[in-house]
Order: sequence, then structure tokens, then C-alpha cells
Amino acid sequence: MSRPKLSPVPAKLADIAAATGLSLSTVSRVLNRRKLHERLSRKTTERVHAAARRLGYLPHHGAQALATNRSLVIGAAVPPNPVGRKEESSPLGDEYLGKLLGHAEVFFRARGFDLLLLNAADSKSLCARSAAKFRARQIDGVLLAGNTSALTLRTLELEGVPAVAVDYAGPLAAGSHVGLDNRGAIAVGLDHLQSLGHRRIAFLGRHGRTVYADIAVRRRAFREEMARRGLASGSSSFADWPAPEIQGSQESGAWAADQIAALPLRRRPTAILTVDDVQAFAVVQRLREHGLFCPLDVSVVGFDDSSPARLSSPALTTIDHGLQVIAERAGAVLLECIEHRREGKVFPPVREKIPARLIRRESTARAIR
Amino acid sequence: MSRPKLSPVPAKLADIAAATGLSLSTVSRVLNRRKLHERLSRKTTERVHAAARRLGYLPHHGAQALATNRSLVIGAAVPPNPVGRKEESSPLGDEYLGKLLGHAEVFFRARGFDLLLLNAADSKSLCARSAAKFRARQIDGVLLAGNTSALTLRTLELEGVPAVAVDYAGPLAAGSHVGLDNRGAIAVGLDHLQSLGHRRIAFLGRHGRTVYADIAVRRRAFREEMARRGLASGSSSFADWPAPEIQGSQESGAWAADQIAALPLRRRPTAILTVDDVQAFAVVQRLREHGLFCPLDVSVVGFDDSSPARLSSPALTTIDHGLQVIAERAGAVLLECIEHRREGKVFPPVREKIPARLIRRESTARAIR
DNA sequence: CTGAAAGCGCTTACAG
DNA sequence: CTGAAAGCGCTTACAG
Repeated sequence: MSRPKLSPVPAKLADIAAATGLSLSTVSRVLNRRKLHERLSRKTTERVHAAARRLGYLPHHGAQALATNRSLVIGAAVPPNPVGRKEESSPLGDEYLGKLLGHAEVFFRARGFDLLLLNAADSKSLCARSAAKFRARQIDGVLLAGNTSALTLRTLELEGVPAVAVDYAGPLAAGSHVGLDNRGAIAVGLDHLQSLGHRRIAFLGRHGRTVYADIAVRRRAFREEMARRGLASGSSSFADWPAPEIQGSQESGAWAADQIAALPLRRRPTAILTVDDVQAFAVVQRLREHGLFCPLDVSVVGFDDSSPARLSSPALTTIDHGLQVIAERAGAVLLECIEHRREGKVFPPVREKIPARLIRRESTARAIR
Repeated sequence: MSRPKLSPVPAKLADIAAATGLSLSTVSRVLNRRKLHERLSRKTTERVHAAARRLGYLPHHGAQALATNRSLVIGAAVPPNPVGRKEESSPLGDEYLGKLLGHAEVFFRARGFDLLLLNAADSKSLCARSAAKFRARQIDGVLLAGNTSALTLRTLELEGVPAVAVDYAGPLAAGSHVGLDNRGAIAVGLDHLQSLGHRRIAFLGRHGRTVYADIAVRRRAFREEMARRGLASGSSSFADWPAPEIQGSQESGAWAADQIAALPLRRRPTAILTVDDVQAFAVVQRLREHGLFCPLDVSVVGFDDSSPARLSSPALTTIDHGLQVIAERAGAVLLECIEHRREGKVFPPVREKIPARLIRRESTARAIR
């Protein structure tokens, strides 16, 4: 069947009305029927739909926004320089953020919403832009991804902009938030290592701004979990927290490997929990230069399940944020929030922690010591 | 000075009219004055602007779109799985794409346009979505980033959607395109190596789908350039094109290093041009395992200027796409295209090649042999 | 079950 | 230099 050649300017409601001999109101009602209790004759319904299809009807978004006071667009706020880089460009290139946005996009699209990019040079202008777009009726709410400052969320709240922070890694004074259960993530990693017989396990932190990893929380969780399990912390045998001049994942990973290699065998951790995959790779690589092999001599657990984790050798066992779940829950919360505001009700802030998953690959093995 | 508390619903034109005692038309005209020849009394102008500021006026985007028939939104089309990954998620996480979109966003924002995310599961639905959004007046045009199929661009053209492909790496049958001068990029790399005294230079290709690197073109350019310069191709001494089972950057890099290490000194290339930074890193690392050091024994040139290039040791000399220029030129072309369409004129396709830049760092040094 | 009418907020010829 | 009026395309009480 030959699809009719679509004109560049699509049919409007009036065209359907003319084609079917029905009124504008009826056509509109058929097309928007949401409640089942709206009764419309079966015949009318069919005629309208047929005509709409035949004419290639597409509602004018602007007109709809004007009439309904909702834009069906969500602002995706991505703050600048999430990893502390001096780059002039946006942080969209971050794999973590990309996945998050990708999943969010799919979620919202399925619900009729689109995602509008909301970059900004700093979080202050981010707030300003978000609020402006909201007040200009161009977006219905904001998804705050990446290294959102707590202040941003609070500011938006105050401006009356529905917003939810996604996987934010810091203290939050106010507002809704959906993110990784950092504490549980550590437990998941330890469960795995323990099941492999590891008892001397180290945790490795790092300096530098971080997009989503709440390292302090993880470190505390690590200590408490180790104590709870009655395990000897491998961290006690080396400094798990690099000196301030060791910045970033690569550097801290290499540094830790040097430290570990210098330890006498009996004090050396048999497994190490890192804070991101890049750090884990650096550890593995530098250990190798010391003649220590992963997972033979030391098991290494990454964090983030970045794409190289699957491809490297040994493929990296890593802790996955479950970004799809995080994005979807955050999306759902945002939609709820929007709905509440729309009905004039206040929306009590939601805080949700999503459990981490361990992706078992080749960088962890049974403890030999 | 205390900013007046903004109401969540911003003032509208009528409010300004009321506040100033002027008519709607006048207020609108003042606010939109674009041509200088529109004369408006200085006093009126000032009154309107003052009131607008005081009331926190923001134009309703939907209403404007309805009245002007333009949305001031550009669709950013990012096709699925640019690197051939099986991921369900979007490819936004790719650093290359992220930079491109980031620069585009800045460019368009400065001109009053926003970027709407246009993901899709495959290029067919990408076309469908783009066209629908365009016809629904939600976007004014489409920026096609990443591994756009030539077909996509053509389809959009046929549907009457203003579109431009950005840094697309393949043959293009139709449509506008702005991208890296792949050929020139090779020349830039060779210029650099030649200035360091290298004469035995190798090129390394790779298999696997590629987002933006037109490897075939680069390879051909390499051969022609080498011949033109009267240089002995180091490629002739090892296979520059891995066997099909060697997929991806890491693998092909390691493979090439193995090959090179196995060559007798006099036939070994002293420098190697890679196809992306990841491949370059793999080469450097594997060479090291063979006891060959970069840049001491072999100089290595990366491609893309990815963020690790700056951080690794040795820091990677690499070829930069100049993504900011590419994004900005593509943006400008798209805006022109939109303008033409709007005036009913046809827009003759533009093809623009942007010169590459060499970023000199530590992985290249004077040839010692 | 369906239609006439008002309205969403803005722009733009057309008069003056 | 400024204003009155029509119109952009859609939705939604309100009648019937």
C-alpha cells in the first residue's frame, strides 16, 4: 500500500473536522480520549482516527502547550565539568551521564515527553536557565543529572520548578532524589569477595571532584561492613586515601598499586575495592608492572561497569549502578512531582536508594592466601 | 537590591501593556525589534523594557511558536549504538559525541535555539521521529551527529526537514554535511612526523563500525601522501590492516604492537599513525610489554584528542577534529538551511571540510634511526 | 453523544 | 510612531 505523500505542513484538526463532517470539539475529544468514561460513538471514533491517519495528522505542539499549559518537555540539566576538567565543552561525553540520559530519554519518550538539553556554564546559570525555561512554559520539570550542587536542587524548589536529582553524590538539604545505594554497593562487593574466600580486603579512595560517586559514604560503609563481618581490613596495611597531590583515578590507582606491591606478602591485601573502573584499570596495569597479576595475585573490583570493563583483559568485575532503574525511578518521581504541582498539591520530597549489582567477570578469583 | 519574588506564572504581554498603558502590538514590537528601521520612540522602548524587567516577563514559547511558525528548537539526532555496542542505552556517553553536542548546544543557545534530544532505536525510526517532530512544529531542523546513515540524511531531505550531517564518516548521496577533512588530517600528522625526521612511518587501520572516523579515506590519503613525499611506508613492513577477527581499537592496537615488535630493527617503523586514541594507547602499552618504549623507540600519534590523551604518560600527541569549529559550522549551515526553507527557496547542499589540528605532546620525538 | 464558543499568549499586516 | 483586530491550532467547560 502506498503511503500518501505527506505534505510538509501536516493536517490540522480543522482538516479532520472537514473531512469527517464532525466538529472540532468532537475530533479533539476523540484524539485525546483519556478517560474511558468519555463516551463517544464507536463510529465517530473510527471515522476520526481513519481521517487522522489518512491525512497524516500531527498535533501542533506549540498550540497544545498553549491550550493545556503543559509542554510535554523535560529539561535535562547537565552541569558543567563533572569530572573537574577544565574543558570548555559540556560533560555530555561522560559515559555515565550518557547512559543516564539515554535511559531517561527512553523512559520519557514512552510517556510522551521529550528531553531538552539544559547545559550551563555554572550551576547558578543552570538554575536561572531551568527556571526561565520552566516559567516560559517550555519545560514541565527538570531532571538534574551529574554533579548537581545541593544548592541547585534547593533553588529550583524555591522557584517552584519540579525537579529531581539523579544519583547525586552529596548531602541533600531538600528536594527529591533517586540514586545508587552507595552503602549497599559496598556490601555487594564485599559479599562477592567474601564468597571467593577473601579476608584481607582493601578499599581505595581518591581525590578530585566526582560526578556521582560518594566516596566518603562508600569508605565509611566499607569500614563498618568489614567490622561487621569480622574481616581484617587490607586498608590498614596501606593508606587507602592518597595524598592530596595524587589527583584523579589513574594516578590514585597507580599509586595504590605501588603501595601494595611494596608490602610484604602477608600484609598485602588479596583483593581491592576501587571507586571507579578507570582506577581499577590503573591498579591492574601498574600491579602488572610490579610483576603482580590480576586476578592471580590480587583480585580487583571496579565500579560503574563502563564499556572498557567488558573489553579489557582481564575483563573487569565491577559494581553497576543500575542506571536504567535509577533513571526510570527518577523519571517516575519527576512525573509525580509535576502532577502534584499541577493539581496544586505539595509534593513531599522523595529519597530513593537503588541497589547496586555486581557484574562478575575475570578480575576477581578465589583467594589463594 | 532585592529582586522581586517571581511568581511561578510569569507576566504576559498583556500585563506589560497594562502596566505601561501601551497596546499589545507596541509592546510586542518593542520586545522583538530586530530591524533597526522599525522606529519606536525612545521613551516607549524604555518603558516597555523596564516593565518587562520589573514583572519578570518571559514569552510563552508555545504561543510564540504558534504565532510565528517556528519553534526555536533544534533536534539533535543521535543514532543508536555508534560504536557497534549491543547496549540498549543511547550513545550519548561517547566523549566524541558529547563534545560535539556540547559545542552545538552552546552555538545554538547563543542564537536563541535549544536542543531537543532525538534518540531512536534505529535510523528508520530516527527519520520517522525527526520528521514527525518537525511537522508537529516542535523542531525547526535536525542536526545529525554520529554514525548517521547516508540514507537518513536523504530521507529527511525528501521529507522536507532541514538537516545537516555532522562529521559523518561515509559516502553521502545528498544533503549538507560539515566534517573533518580526513585527508588533510593525515597530512597534518605526516607533516609533524616528518619534521621530527621520521621517514619510515606506518598507518594502522581497524575494523568495527566507527562513529566518525572514515578509516578507508584516511588509509588512502596516507598512501598517497607518503608517495607524494617520497617516504618509505612503514606500513609495507607490517600489515596495517588487522585480520577481520581483530575487532576494535584495543585489540588492533595490541596486535599492531606485536607485529612491530617482531620486525627486525631496520624494517621497523619509527612512527605510527593510529586511527583513534584508544588504539594509540593500546599500541604504546603493548610495545612497552615488548620492551619498546614510546617515544624513545617508536613515536605514536593518536586521533581525537580524547581526555585521557592529556593525562596519560607519555601524554599522547594526537590529531584533533576541531569539534568546536565543526559543530559551529554545521550549526550555521543548518540555520541557513532553515532560513532558506522558510523563505521558500531551495537550499543547495553544502559540503564543508574542517581542517584537523595536531596537538603535540610527548608520544612523538625525533627519529633516532 | 456532539457542537458553538471562548480562550491560551503571542505576532503581524493593516490603518491611522 | 502606535493601536485594533485577526489569526496561529488546539482544548475545554458549557449547553444541548
